[in-house]
Amino acid sequence: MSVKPSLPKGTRDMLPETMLRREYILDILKKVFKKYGFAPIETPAMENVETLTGKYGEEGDKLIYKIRSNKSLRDKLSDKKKVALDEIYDFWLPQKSEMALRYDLTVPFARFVVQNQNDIHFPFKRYQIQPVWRADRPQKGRFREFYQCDADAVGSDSLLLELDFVRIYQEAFASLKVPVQIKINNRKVLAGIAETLGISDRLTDFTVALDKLDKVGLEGVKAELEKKGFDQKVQDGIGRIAGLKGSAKEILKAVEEMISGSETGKKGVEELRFVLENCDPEAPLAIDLTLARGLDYYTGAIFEVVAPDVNLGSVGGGGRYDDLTAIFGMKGLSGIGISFGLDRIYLVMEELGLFPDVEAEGTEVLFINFGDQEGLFSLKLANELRDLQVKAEVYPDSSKLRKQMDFANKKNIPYVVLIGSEEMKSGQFTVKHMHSGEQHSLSRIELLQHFTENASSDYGRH
RNA sequence: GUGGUUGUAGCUCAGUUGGUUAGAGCGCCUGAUUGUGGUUCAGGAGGUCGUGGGUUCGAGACCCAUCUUCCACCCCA
Repeated sequence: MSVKPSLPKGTRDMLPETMLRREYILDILKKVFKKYGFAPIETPAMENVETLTGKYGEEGDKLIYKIRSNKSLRDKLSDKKKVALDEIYDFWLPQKSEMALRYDLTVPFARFVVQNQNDIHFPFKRYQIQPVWRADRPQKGRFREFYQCDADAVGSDSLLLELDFVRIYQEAFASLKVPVQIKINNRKVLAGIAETLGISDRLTDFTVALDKLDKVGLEGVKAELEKKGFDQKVQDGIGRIAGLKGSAKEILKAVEEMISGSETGKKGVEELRFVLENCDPEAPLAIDLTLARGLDYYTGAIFEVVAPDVNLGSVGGGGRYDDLTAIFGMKGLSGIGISFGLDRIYLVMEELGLFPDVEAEGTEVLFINFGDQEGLFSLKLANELRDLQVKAEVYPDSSKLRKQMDFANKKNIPYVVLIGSEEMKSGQFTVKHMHSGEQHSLSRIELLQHFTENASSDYGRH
């Protein structure tokens, strides 16, 4: 009996063409990460649930994919009890959930740092490119399985790292030719504002509402605050922040005055000022006081990258977390990191037509298979070409010529070599150029020369 | 989690107010052409109409449930 093929909601297959494009993006990201001193690591797809829960805020926790244990509690009961239980419940699913799929790469990384602290050197800088899973409802640019490309540094609270990360964003997106805006804010500033308004205990509710400013407008934000029980004073405060205009310098000055009573807030303003003053003046970096970011663990700078030309969520995000490792028992270790959303970057690049031609990466020459002897003979010649870095393959079966030629066409292979019994005897092999239809009879040496000297430059012009 | 939307051949889609045997294009297979492809021509295979119920003499079409697709909200990469 056959099963209708289908995929779990929010997951996708990746075809070769897609993968080649994804690898194009990944190659650029890896190159940039390495250039700034980050080394690769990986962590398991699953973690113990306790590792993940409580780190992502209320909403985030709901989206963590729990893995049900195979061991059902029911199985541990005696038959008599099972019967009794089945009478009460139609179905039985209270398996203990011991593991969960990773929700992001940052929290597993914090766990990794603590657990492997004896084998790494601080400040530790790693990059990590792996899928993460979220039990979200899929929509445009949103999947249940998607790749994050993270770079993080732990073990230093130096603001030089903030500058590095801004530049990494700038450089990576410039290499990809994706126009972006990098938004920056600072949790300390948000905390300072909350402190000034006397609502420090409700920072998250406050920032979540503030974050929606550009979407629902000032009145919308005020309405949400009202609904959540914030008084008029808070709503007025938001109004003042929303009303701030001018250069980054002027905005910072105004905020500084507004929250002058908060030491934390002042520190945040200083940090923001440092980053803005010392980064590349050409960097597409802009201060955005409404930027909040939902993840609970951020404590300092926070970043978000958007592609203004495409109506999609953010393509990147990150920030500083002063004590994420503390929950795993290692205190006083500040970290900072950023993430690139591979799948969204792909969608943006696709929409903007930014992918280079990926065809040229395919096979350069296909050997037609005329039979067992001929196929084996061809394979040896193909191997000689492979040793010379020429992408070559032999059609594995001695199928009809039509089918083999068709295969070459479909895969966009520019050359085929035909070696039948005649050619084997004479040592003169037929090389055919598929686009022009031209064919020549070449000796082994001539053939090797042809593909090492001409083929790559030849290809692409037709 | 809330609201909407979608599902018919491998793919993209037609299918009238419910009415005989569900169609097209592309793709696939075979042949014209036993060792020369793209074009052309002739023929062929392929469908539990997402799934399960229901209404009806009769359902691809109507109703309910469920899964899936896409979109918006929430939130996020």
